[in-house]
Amino acid sequence: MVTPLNTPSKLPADERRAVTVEAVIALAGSQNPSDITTAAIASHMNLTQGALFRHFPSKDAIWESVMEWVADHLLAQIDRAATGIDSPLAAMQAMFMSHIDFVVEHPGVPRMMFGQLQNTETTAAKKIAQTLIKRYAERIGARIEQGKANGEIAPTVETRAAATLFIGTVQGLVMQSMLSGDLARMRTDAPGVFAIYQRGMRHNQ
Amino acid sequence: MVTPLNTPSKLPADERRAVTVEAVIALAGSQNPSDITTAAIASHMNLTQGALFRHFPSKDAIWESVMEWVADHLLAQIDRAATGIDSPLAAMQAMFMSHIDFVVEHPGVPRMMFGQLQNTETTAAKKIAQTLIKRYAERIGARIEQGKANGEIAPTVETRAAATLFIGTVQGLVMQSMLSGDLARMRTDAPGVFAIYQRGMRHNQ
DNA sequence: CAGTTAAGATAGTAACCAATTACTAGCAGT
DNA sequence: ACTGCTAGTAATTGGTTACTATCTTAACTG
Repeated sequence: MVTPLNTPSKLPADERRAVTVEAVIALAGSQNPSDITTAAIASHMNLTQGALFRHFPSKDAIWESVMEWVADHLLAQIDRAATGIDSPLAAMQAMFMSHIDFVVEHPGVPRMMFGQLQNTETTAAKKIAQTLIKRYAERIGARIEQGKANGEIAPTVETRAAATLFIGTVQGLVMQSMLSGDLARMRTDAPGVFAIYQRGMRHNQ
Repeated sequence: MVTPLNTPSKLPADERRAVTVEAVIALAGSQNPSDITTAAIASHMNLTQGALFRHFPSKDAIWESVMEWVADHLLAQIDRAATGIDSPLAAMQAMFMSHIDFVVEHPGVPRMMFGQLQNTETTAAKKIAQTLIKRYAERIGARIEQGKANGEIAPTVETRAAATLFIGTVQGLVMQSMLSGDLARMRTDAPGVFAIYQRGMRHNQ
């Protein structure tokens, strides 16, 4: 009854850091990231507040680790989704849907991204968020160039604008679902939204 | 020298409230909205912190007024941009560009919108932000329907998806410029981005 | 010009938060 | 058995925040 779930009361430092990151991601799924206090993080993982600072030098350092987790996992997921697909537009569709899946599974992620990008001062966590989006845009841009060479995508399309629009499209879906509070809606709306994007990119033959 | 600009030391209540809203919008242009304290608001308008509470019962009430200002002005601006334009797609383009202009002029606005939508509890300010986007989507949706009837927009386009994509497109531009810290970039990128959107919507004839 | 009052200044308070500190339980190696 | 290390607790610190009670002043009004 009182027995904690399955985690022992003590954890090795690296595991404790991993658990902390998971706790923050979980909390961000149900509250404003800027309202996540160290006390809330600690209590969510059955720990005292002060113990967190045995593993992280500061709260900023926690955010840094969290954003690293996000960057690694999101990029890995869209890369996995696109591998083995020759058609650039089909690959982009797979990346799009895979991104949506990632957000539905981790609803705290877009909230944290938005939250980090709000900061005016350039924190370490914000820098990671910036390079994440930069790398994301590069991957999309590469596919677009492939598509132009390939004849699948209209040559008149501006690559940078198209990459911006791709990312914006995901963000638009995310925000609409945040408005309605219905995450699942994102999955049902996604195909129709991507269809319009694809139609705007495709080369008429 | 010590003479204040042109504002008297005391202002009537309604004017003071208006000045407060402007102060918040200005501050949001250069810092994270959730870090805007009542002290910062007051000092930005050469007032003591306590005096704010003569005019607003709480900080939430300040946010409520600010979001009302945003909703009123943004909707008025896109309505103005679209009046007198018969072609639905041309009207949408005018609304799009006008929206971009609004954001460039008030860079704090998207930050505040994001910030409000992050809140899990439904505050009054968040509700206003929600209805703003809802009304926005309705206006866009109406133009899309016109375009379908008109033959300008492909009948296969899902209206709701297209409206979501329209708003997401603006958001994508905003976020990219927030990343680079270069607001003006939004204006230069906007035409290329909208061109792809329009191409995805237009009925091939 | 005197009196009234709305608007602002001053100086608080309670709550909250990140970070620090003194101390402890459990384990591994010699 | 003793020693040293790791991970944790519990209490506390300094600082910040929204909000308030009380006093003061500027501006209208008859």
